[in-house]
This record gives sequence, structure tokens and C-alpha cells, in this order.
Amino acid sequence: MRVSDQLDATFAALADPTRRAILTRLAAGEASVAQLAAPFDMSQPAVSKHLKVLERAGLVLRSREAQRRPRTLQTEPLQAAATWLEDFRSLWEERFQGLDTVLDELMAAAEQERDDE
Amino acid sequence: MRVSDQLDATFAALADPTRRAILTRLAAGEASVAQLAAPFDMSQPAVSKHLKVLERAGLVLRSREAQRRPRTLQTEPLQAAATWLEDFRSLWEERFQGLDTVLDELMAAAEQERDDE
DNA sequence: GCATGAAATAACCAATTGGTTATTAAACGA
DNA sequence: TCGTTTAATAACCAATTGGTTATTTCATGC
Repeated sequence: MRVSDQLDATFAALADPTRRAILTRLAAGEASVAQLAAPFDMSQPAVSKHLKVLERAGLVLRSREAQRRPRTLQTEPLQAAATWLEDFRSLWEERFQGLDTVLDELMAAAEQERDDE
Repeated sequence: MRVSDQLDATFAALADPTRRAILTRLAAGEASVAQLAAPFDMSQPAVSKHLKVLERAGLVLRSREAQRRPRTLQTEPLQAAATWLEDFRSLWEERFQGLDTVLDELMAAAEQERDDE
């Protein structure tokens, strides 16, 4: 999968409150589908669909234990998303750095004009 | 808008490479729709739709200047998204903290056993 | 007033999403 | 073997998404 596709899948997975809640629950440790579904007013298949979205994004792994299929959290893709946001902030802040430079120059010019009076 | 809805809209807006590229372009400064559309093999209305998604998420503001409708970047929602990810990482790391504690206890117990020999 | 340029809007389309109910499959326990 | 539990899968549906082309709106300059 391309980096861009990975980010697409991760951000899309995060764009739903049910899925963010599932991730939050999993941060406390592995859980079965039934346990994950319990807090929601939603059918079991609906939760399984959300889990499939999270799995396709690589955020959740499925294991097996008797009839249960416990899910565990996988944080690497979240780290990649956080890194994109951090890189973006750097970019954005560079811009302000540039703006500051412009302001500094304007102020220096104003100073110069004052001296010229 | 609820905080949750704001996050939904922000993550959804970020889940598309065209929109992320638009944001990256806007980090360098305001740009018209035509300027934003230029790099993409895509019609102008398609880009306008992407811009509408970004605007609904509060990531982009529209101003007016003659016939142009320059867009500018708005970073607050990105900050909120980054904060969610950071909070989530804290949560996740607490879990490891707990695991470390368990490991510490196991090692202390092992030490004890060795002393008992 | 009119042609031009920039962007929005409308109407359409196929694919995807997020939910449902019903059914099936897999593993266990008695 | 048979019932129970757990979860997946199938089939369906309405709404949304991401694109298209055609048209309209708005501001400008002559």
C-alpha cells in the first residue's frame, strides 16, 4: 500500500465516533466483538463492519481464542497520521516565520524612514 | 457543532490525497480556485467540491477579491485533530506503563525467589 | 451594454458507507 | 451428536461521495 493510501485509510477510519470509541476501548486492552459492541445501540454486524474498516486501515488485529475473535490495537498507522499532522504544522509555521521576516523588514524600513526625517 | 462532529469532519476531510495536497498548497499562502485546481487532472467543479468539504470542516476560509474567491488556511481544526491523536497516545502509553508495572512486579518477584534460594 | 473570466450550481452517475435483518459457520460443552 | 455462543457473511436499503458536463452567476473592463 502506498503511503498516501495508508493515510487515506487511517484518516477515514478515524472519521467516525463509533470507530474512535472502539479504538479508545482497545487502548485498555484486547476485547471481543461482543465486548466492543456492548456500549453501542447498534447491531453486531454493524460493529463488525466498523471493525473491518479499522482492520483494513491496519489499526486493529484479529486473533482467535475459542469462539472469540479478540481484537488488539495496532498504533503504527496512528503514529503515521500524527506525523503527517506534525509535518504539516512545521510547514505552516515556516509560513509564519516568513511572515515574521516580512514584518521585521517593514519595521526596519519604518525605522529607517523615521531616521530620515 | 459538537466536538465529535468537528473531529469527524476534520478526519474525513484529511482522508483524501487531493484535499491534503490542497491544504499543503494553502500552507504556502492564499490561492484562487484556478490555482488550486491547476496541479490536478480534474475538472474545476470537482475541485470546488473538495473545497466545500474543507470549508465545512472549517479548514479553509473563502474571501473575495474581484472575481476571484481566494481560499486561506484555517489551522484550528487540525490542531484539534492532532490533540486527539496526542491524547490517544497518552492513553495507549498508560497501558504500557501498566504493563511495565506488571513486568517490574514479576522481576521483583523473581528477585525475591532468587533470594529465597 | 456586452464580452470575458472566475467560480458556483445543477443534474446526473457509479461506487462506497453505514445501517438493517436473516442466515451461516466455527468452536465449545454436555 | 446436538444445542449454545460468538462472530462472519449475505442481501438489502438509503444516504453520501467523488467524479462528470452543462449552465448560471458575478464582477470586471471596454
